[in-house]
Amino acid sequence: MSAAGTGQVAANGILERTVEAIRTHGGRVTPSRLAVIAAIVDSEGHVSAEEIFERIQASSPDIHLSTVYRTLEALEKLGVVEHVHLGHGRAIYHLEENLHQHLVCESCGTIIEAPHDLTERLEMELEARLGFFTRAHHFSIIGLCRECHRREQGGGSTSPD
Amino acid sequence: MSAAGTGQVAANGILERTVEAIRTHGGRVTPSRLAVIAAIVDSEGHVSAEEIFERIQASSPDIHLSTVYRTLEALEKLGVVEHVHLGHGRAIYHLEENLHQHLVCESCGTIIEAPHDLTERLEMELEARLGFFTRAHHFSIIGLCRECHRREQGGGSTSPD
DNA sequence: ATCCCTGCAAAATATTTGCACTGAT
DNA sequence: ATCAGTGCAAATATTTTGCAGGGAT
Repeated sequence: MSAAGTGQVAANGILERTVEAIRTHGGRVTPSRLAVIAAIVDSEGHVSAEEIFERIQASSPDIHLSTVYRTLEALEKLGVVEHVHLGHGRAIYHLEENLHQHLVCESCGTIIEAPHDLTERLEMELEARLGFFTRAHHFSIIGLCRECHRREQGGGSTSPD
Repeated sequence: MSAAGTGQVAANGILERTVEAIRTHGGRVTPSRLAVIAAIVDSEGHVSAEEIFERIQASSPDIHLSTVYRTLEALEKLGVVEHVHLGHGRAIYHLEENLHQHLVCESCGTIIEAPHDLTERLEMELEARLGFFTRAHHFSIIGLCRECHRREQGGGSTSPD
């Protein structure tokens, strides 16, 4: 898909709103930032800083990894993206708009997106009983997907993570 | 009744069972391992590898940090401890027995232990509807504790994690 | 012209690993 | 006597930061 510019879909509105948000906050709209935002919007999923970096490299080889990190930090401060730690290693970034829970299989690494209604009740209870306000979009649940669960039942010691 | 004449508390059973588990698996019971196990049992909470290391330093200054990591890895393989990633930075370790959910405040870092019953229903639903088996003890929920939530409501800086 | 953003390198943080030696069994 | 475990140093992996120059406004 050609991104930035033609058949604008809903997603592209994000790019425009982001650009405006940057300006509103006295920031500067640079090629690097546009590239990072485009990469995230384009991926429409969960991408690590390094994955974003790699995507960008194809078209803009001079954008440095540290710039990606700094841009992500800036975007997070603007509320455009949010990062989540999915266990070991890298954090992944996704659009703040894209509200959902991440279920991470600790065996194969698969990420399942659970509909929000599944966790809504839990969130309300946590709030009512413990005064804890869940940041839904920053909340990942670790466990085993169907296949890995079956495999481990059968008995084999895997245990990565 | 059970325990031999010494004033054994429930927690001490863990140490003994662990020692036995190590032997059963052809491992060796060394001062380093005993120290690490003792430190975890003693802390009865959430400790990072480095915190365990520091606790041990007092009495056994020659135990190296890498030994702590390797011991923790071994203990995890034996099913004695489990580690959880609570967001940025360090992982924390706790006894496998000590089953509970960790609620982590992303602002102040406070860890709240939620009773298991709160999340039981969610776990059942995830299993029934998505075929996802939550590893309860490896599951942390990120959000804001009461105080930080109120403070952020009042307006102010965004922040850490 | 300002000063935010960037490239680059080096630091910081967290964890792992190669190697030779020591100690538990 | 064996070989798992350890100390130590160096390597990894991920993210952050200091500095000086460049580009957006």
